[in-house]
Amino acid sequence: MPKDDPSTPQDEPGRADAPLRRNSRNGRPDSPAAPAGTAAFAAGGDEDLPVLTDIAPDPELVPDAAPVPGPEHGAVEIISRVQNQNLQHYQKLTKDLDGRIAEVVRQQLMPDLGAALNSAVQHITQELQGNLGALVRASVEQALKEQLTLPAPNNTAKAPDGHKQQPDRAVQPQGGAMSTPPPDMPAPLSAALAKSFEPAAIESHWYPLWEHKGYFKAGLDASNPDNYCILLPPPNVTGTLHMGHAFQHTLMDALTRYHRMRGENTLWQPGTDHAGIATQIVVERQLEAQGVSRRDIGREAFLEKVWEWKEQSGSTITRQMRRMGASCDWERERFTMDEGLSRTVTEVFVRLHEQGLIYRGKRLVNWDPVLQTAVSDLEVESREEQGELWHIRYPLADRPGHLVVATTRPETMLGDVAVAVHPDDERYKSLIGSRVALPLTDRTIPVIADTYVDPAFGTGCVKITPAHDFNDYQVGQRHQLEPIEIFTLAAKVNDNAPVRYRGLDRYEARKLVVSDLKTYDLIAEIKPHKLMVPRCGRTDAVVEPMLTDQWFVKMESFAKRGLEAVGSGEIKFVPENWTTTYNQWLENIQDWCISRQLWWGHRIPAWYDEQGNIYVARTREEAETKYRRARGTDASGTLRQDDDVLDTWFSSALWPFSTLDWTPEYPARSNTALDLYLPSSVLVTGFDIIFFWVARMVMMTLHFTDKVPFREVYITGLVRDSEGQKMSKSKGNVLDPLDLIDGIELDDLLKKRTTGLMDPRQAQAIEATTRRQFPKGIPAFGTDPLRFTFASLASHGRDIKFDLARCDGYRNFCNKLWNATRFVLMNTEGRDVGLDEHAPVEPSVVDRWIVSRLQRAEAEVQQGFAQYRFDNLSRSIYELVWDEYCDWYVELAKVQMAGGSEAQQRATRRTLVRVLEAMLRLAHPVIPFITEELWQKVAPLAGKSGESIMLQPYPQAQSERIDEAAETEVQALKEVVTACRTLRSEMGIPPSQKLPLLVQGDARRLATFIPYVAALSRLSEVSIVDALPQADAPVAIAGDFKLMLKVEIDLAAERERLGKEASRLEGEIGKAQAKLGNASFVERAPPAVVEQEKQRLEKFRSTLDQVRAQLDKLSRP
RNA sequence: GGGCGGUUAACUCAGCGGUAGAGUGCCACCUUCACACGGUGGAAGCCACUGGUUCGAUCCCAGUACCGCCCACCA
Repeated sequence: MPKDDPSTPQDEPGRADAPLRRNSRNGRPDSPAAPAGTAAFAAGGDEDLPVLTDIAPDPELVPDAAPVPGPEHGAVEIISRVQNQNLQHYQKLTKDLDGRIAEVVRQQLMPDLGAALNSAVQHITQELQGNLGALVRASVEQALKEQLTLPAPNNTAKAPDGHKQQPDRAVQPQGGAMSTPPPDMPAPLSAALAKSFEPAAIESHWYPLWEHKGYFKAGLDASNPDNYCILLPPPNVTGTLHMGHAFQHTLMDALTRYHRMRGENTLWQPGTDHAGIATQIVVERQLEAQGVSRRDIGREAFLEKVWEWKEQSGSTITRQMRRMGASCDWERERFTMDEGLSRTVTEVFVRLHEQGLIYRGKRLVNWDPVLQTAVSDLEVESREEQGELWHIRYPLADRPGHLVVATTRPETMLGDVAVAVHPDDERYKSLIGSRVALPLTDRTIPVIADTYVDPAFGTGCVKITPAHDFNDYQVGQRHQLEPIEIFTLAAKVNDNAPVRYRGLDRYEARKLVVSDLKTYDLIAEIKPHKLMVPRCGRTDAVVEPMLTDQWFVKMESFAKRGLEAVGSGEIKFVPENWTTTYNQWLENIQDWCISRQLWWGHRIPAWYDEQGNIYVARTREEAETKYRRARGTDASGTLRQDDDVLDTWFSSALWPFSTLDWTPEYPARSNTALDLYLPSSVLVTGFDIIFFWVARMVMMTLHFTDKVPFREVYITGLVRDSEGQKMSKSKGNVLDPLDLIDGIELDDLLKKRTTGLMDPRQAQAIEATTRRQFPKGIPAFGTDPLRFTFASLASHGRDIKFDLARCDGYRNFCNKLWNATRFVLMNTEGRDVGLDEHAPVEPSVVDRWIVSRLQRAEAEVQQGFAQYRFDNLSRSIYELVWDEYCDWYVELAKVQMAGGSEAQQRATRRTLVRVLEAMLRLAHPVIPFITEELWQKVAPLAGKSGESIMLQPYPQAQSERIDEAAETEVQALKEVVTACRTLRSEMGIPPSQKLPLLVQGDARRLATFIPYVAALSRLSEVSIVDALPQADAPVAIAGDFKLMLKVEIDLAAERERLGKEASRLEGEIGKAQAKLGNASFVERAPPAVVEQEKQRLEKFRSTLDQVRAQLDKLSRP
């Protein structure tokens, strides 16, 4: 069995960290969402942590530190090194502390000395000491981690004597967000941000807290007009999370969190499916391993085993979902075999029967002879396999000669009832109505005419076996031919066949039939032939069409309504083209065989009396009442319940209303959740279950509630491996999402991929590819980076080739966000961030620009969510945070904070903090953990308060804050900076060398730009000049500005550079001129396009002029 | 047999009538006081092919090739 929770620490005995290992064996947290390895500081509470404020070397640490086998002297040495480091850190921090106190005193307290000074100093000292404790702790952890190469920061040193941590309060966050954590809740993380983003501790801290606080609970405010609901496609109760789940759950969670933050009533309805066949097979295999079959122990005992297995492994997937951050309302979790849902299943069955929409009958169905149950058409997977086509002579009965029929299944001839030819086939016209002798039997069968036969294929003669072939069945019906069954339910030849073949398996029978035919010289030809072999999707057994008694749902009226609901637009598919798939299936729908000859599932509520009469009823009592009424009041007799269970998808089809506690009296009797959340908003699922599930939910929900189950169906792509292969155990290319979150060593990954293979011979190949693809195993990315990766891959109409490398990029992104926040906190905490609305603020053009840019991103993200373009919204967030905020705004803000007036600095800090706070909320639906962690620190500085980012309003774009003038200015500023940087780089000037710059252009604009340009382009000074002097210096043109770096240059190289630039411009000018010279372009293209082209040409020309002028200057002696 | 996707930089993918983009990787320089999980600059593309529509096509239309998927009863 694969390890369910690979998050457990992968520590090995004897490793250097062993002595310092947390007590994870017996300290395992209760919360299922916080497995031991990821529990972090949080799970154990603060008392688990060492007293890190006691920095002085602690001799006790040394002797006690080595109770676990391992290289003891190594540990001792490490600890003493750590202690040395601690000391150094402490000294440095003390110095910094003095400096900061002095600074704060100077800045904030000068105006009012005296008592205020004293208390302030006291206060600040306290606060900083608190921070100091946390800082030291963080640094110790960091040092330990580096020294010991621990897999995660949470395996922190445990003080051997376990003494209590004393500065408890000091590490609480400042925002007061978690002033009253419940007693069983993990304590908040330390106040100071670690130097880099370490996801594990954050995840295990926040998820249980969110859940405990009830943030995931369904909104039930009937007065709220906006309701948002997503039904979780219920995974198999005993299943484990795979990449497809993780992907879809990420999208569903993002949607849920987004709408929740928008203030809507929100429900993400979770639950699991009993998955009839799949689960039964698993338990049967377990029994087989013990040498027991289910029939040995009987139905009741077997079901007990299944329930046991369900209890034991049933929460695996929901536990894994929690690791993904899923914000489902777990209190509403349902299971398809819950009492309530089972009652609904029975009720629905009985009603459909009463309405004449369910019937029982003997029909040809797909039969799995191994499991001995009917399987649905949809569960049959046809695969092309190499076989043979046998041409067999059937002698004419009343005259000499024979017909030759072609078949891929010679053994079925024992059940032949006719030979069919095409009515217009001249070759055989005369034989229609005559008879042929069926070889190997003593029967003769008629030659019939049916247009089903293709005269061009084979010999134009088809043997007809109605009992074991769907086409033949139809032909038989058309010609009133009685089918002859020749197989038992185990697909062995039965007593209808000649004695010689009885009891043989179908393939043994085939061999014997063929050899007998050869003996009689009745084989005309054997040709190799590719054919589609129908196999059961679950057992891989070759499916045998078999005449059996089954229950069916009449689909015609259902299908009509299902088509209407989508046709009218009441239900929309996204992407739209899936509508076609849906329609095509419904237009050709067959009646749905809902009975299965299994034990695990909803037992069919039908009872039989001794005469075989059927009583469909909600309970045995009701059935008995019906029986008595039908047979007379005094009738007695024991009723026997139908042994069969319902197709798993029968209960799944009721999911949209059964999970919301629908009652038979609906709509007269209802409940708030049902009223608010039916129809649900969107179903997020893969195309593979459009037929199995989506269509059936539509039909059943409409039938029983007169409502559609959901307004939209978002069909996601399939997650494949990096080579585009479907992920499957047998290919050994499966990725476990939790391994991406927690990381996995190569050895463990190999073990996971090669154990439990159906075909052990594959192990070697799998090992080789795995070693090649993951030479070092998989690093721990964390949940947020994985989620961001999924979101960014979720474009429409395409499967997803999952590329691990992309996780890297998004992990880096999270780290970037983390560090940007660190920067902002360092520069704003304890300072005036403009919380006092009356304090003067002077936002610069740069401040206005980033605010404007934020509005645009907010609008893009909103659009992304509306269109299910998670890739687009992810990119908007990514670009805003990294490309705009970090790369430009933060750098520009540094300049403002260094040189601005008080009001300007206040405005800068205020903008830094508020834009960051908004970005965190904006990103929260996709990366919930890191945003929560950071928001707790940032929110108070932005004037926000609240327990959790989850409960905050989602940022809405305000169009009035879009500032095009500011955008234009900053664009120009960026161009100047970039031009300088490019010049520097092309001149080969090292970054450390500061240079003077001369600029020619609009002096007023330049005056604004200069400080920024100087800082960002590393210039020693910037002078505005009327005209650039004649000098052997590099020149660049940036928009309306001419820039000259004052540096000695290699004349030839500079000429070459300018020459290249000139020829590039000439090329552009040539293209533009050609366009504008084309009369029909000028006449027919929209004026705006023509105008734009003219402007481009103009710009190129003027730039080229200046470049040429510069070239001229350089050419002069 | 019917239907649906895909083909854009070395890789993974956006874009979809008017200057070809991103991430990763690659090259050069840089440990600059948020971040080396980093910064700056750079190289890299007949947008599968052939026609058509259009002033203009990576984008629209038709066809071809290759890849992938779904449905279907060819014995």
